[in-house]
Amino acid sequence: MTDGEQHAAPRPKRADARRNAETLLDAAAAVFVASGVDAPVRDIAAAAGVGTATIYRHFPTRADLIVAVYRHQVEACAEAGPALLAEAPTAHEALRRWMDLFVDFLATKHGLAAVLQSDDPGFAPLHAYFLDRLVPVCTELLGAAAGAGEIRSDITAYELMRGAGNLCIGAEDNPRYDARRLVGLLVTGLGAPN
Amino acid sequence: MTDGEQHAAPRPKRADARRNAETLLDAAAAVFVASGVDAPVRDIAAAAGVGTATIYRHFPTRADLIVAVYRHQVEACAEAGPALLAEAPTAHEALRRWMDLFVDFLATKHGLAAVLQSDDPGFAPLHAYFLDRLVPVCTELLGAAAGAGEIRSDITAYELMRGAGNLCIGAEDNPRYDARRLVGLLVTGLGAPN
DNA sequence: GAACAAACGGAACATCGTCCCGCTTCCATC
DNA sequence: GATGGAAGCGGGACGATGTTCCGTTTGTTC
Repeated sequence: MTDGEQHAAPRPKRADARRNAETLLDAAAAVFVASGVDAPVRDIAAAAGVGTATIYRHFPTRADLIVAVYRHQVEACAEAGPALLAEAPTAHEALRRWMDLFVDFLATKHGLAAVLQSDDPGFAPLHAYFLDRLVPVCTELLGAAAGAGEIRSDITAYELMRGAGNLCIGAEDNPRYDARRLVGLLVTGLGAPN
Repeated sequence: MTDGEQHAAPRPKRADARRNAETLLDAAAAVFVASGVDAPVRDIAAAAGVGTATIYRHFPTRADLIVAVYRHQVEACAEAGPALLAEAPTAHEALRRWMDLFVDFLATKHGLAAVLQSDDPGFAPLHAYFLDRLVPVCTELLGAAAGAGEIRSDITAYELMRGAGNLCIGAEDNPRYDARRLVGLLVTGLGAPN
């Protein structure tokens, strides 16, 4: 692993392919901001100046493209977990702040929350990535708070994250609906006795 | 308004048309149970033994068909609100029980919750019907509990219902996710001081 | 510079919601 | 009971979208 990019590099990719992958990521990010994560594939291809097949060649499924676009933001969120646990006054408070981070991330990506909960098997990789990366972090926060007796212990990280994700659906461009507040309420509710 | 069915009935519909509308409602209900509310229109038409155009003639949009299928259940839920307020020990408890009813309704209809929160303008009538009918009921429950000082008063009925609806997304056929419990947590959270 | 494989673009295919057109069926009237 | 006109109907047409296929182009290597 000399380049820290892939687990193994049997064949170095062609230069134009690498360039196109970059272009595609940038174009997709831009289109996602402008039109939401469910923008037509053709639009993304057009924005990148490539054919539609090129997208599928680099990213076998739509979900893979979305994962690639948001990967570093998800990483940042995951890494913030332990940090918050260390600096917040209580584990419950750390959980609350981490949830705020998660919600801030989701709520600003048009339609990402909705697509994240979709049961369309095509989005399974997206679903899996978010869960694999973030559920362990959430489990740690949840366990710390439960261990300290600050919250009830009959809720799983999966359930809480899924709930928070769901609450973020349709949150953008709706002034009458504040997902942050509702997630806050959920976290508050955790603190009540069973 | 002698029949309480329509605001005005300029022309009595033809007998076969009325029969088809009935057949369509039954078929749609069956297909919704079997394949979810987002079953292809063609499937519903086939189940009813009619052409696709017939569906659109009776129900201008998909949403209208869904509304028609579930109308009486929504009515029942709406009417349960005042009843619960009268019989429950506290307004907060009445709100909790009413939310349980609402969640039970939503969670058993494959995909209804998801489609209910969709921002697809095609579903606007569906959205509007649910909101028009249920938000006033929820407002009453919420107001009663807030008036009694049992819950905080900075959450609107719209926000709470939308949140509960969102939490129901993907609840069916997922044993690891209990929407009822999460909505319960949300209602519990309402009881904490601001 | 030539050959080979990787990569590409765009058309082709499948699916789905929705609309249109020509035919059928009902029913008020005679 | 016959009949004409309108309401209603079926299925195919159209447009949008995700995904795949194939002939062509382009980078890399010798």
